Amino acid sequence: MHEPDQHIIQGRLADFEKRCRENGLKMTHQRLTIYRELLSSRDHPAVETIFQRVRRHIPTISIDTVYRTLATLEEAGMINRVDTTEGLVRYEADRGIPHHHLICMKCHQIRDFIWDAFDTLPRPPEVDRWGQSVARNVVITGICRQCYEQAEKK
Amino acid sequence: MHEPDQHIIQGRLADFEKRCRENGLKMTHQRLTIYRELLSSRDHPAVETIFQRVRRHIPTISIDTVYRTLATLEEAGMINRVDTTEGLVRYEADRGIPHHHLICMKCHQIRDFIWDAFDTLPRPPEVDRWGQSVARNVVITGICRQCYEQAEKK
DNA sequence: TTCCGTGCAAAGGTTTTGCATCCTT
DNA sequence: AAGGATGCAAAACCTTTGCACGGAA
Repeated sequence: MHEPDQHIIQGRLADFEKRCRENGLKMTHQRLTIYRELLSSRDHPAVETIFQRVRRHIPTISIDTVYRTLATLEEAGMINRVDTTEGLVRYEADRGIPHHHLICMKCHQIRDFIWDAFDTLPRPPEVDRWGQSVARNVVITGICRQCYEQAEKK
Repeated sequence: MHEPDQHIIQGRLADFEKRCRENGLKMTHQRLTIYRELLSSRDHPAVETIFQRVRRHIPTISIDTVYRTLATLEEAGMINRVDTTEGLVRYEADRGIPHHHLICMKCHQIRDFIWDAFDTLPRPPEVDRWGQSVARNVVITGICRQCYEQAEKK
């Protein structure tokens, strides 16, 4: 499916132990499994979804471990929270590739897209006056094809 | 403070009754007060904050009315949810002016900024293939001046 | 008068926290 | 052996819902 992805995923997984050490984190089965799960997810899952997926590998895991682990990995810069208007938190693994999000207002699915023309746009001076920017992302909101074709049928 | 704002606010308030009628909504004291409060707020408040502010004018209002009203006004297109990674919902009144958001990762304050160069950028073809886009916004995340100056002192 | 909108209360859903135990280091 | 990480349970927090009453049209 995602050919170039496999390469990135392998690399990140290989570095996981090192990156844990750098951040003073113990390398536990739970952490590795949660991280691996998120690396191979492309749907920006909410915590509950991650919990369900990880549970297939570690049936005894508890949801608060998932919460704590996600917070830890986020602090270490290995995963990111995703902007939504939903009132719940979603995550994605950091793959080191700038990208942006298409969000369907109806089904709430989120898809990545690349936008070089945006990435190379110089930032407005007002931003520098405001503070130190760390990341900049575009969020495009709308109705995905699947949802509006379904709506037309009715 | 915001000279051009006052003009917009007056205009939107004057149209409020009309826009309610158009959407089949009754014009109640609560709705008007919540809408007016949001129009004059520039901090993208969360529901609880809006509740506190409206309560100064209507002490008997209940928070579920605030939730319901915000949902109603959003459906009518008069206010918008704001993208965040916080796991709670924030709102802003729709002023009809395209703008973008600066979000401080530390204090979670959100500030608007204008970015014409972005607004006029043609969208990538992938977006059209995905579906019908309704809005596009930039979110720049970082540390605001106030927060990092405070951190340096220590 | 007719319904929509509100307030109250309770429930539902999401996230955080305290503590004893387990497991990396 | 030591201290961070986990699991369990409970609490805290945020949001939604059912119902009866009140108020706008």
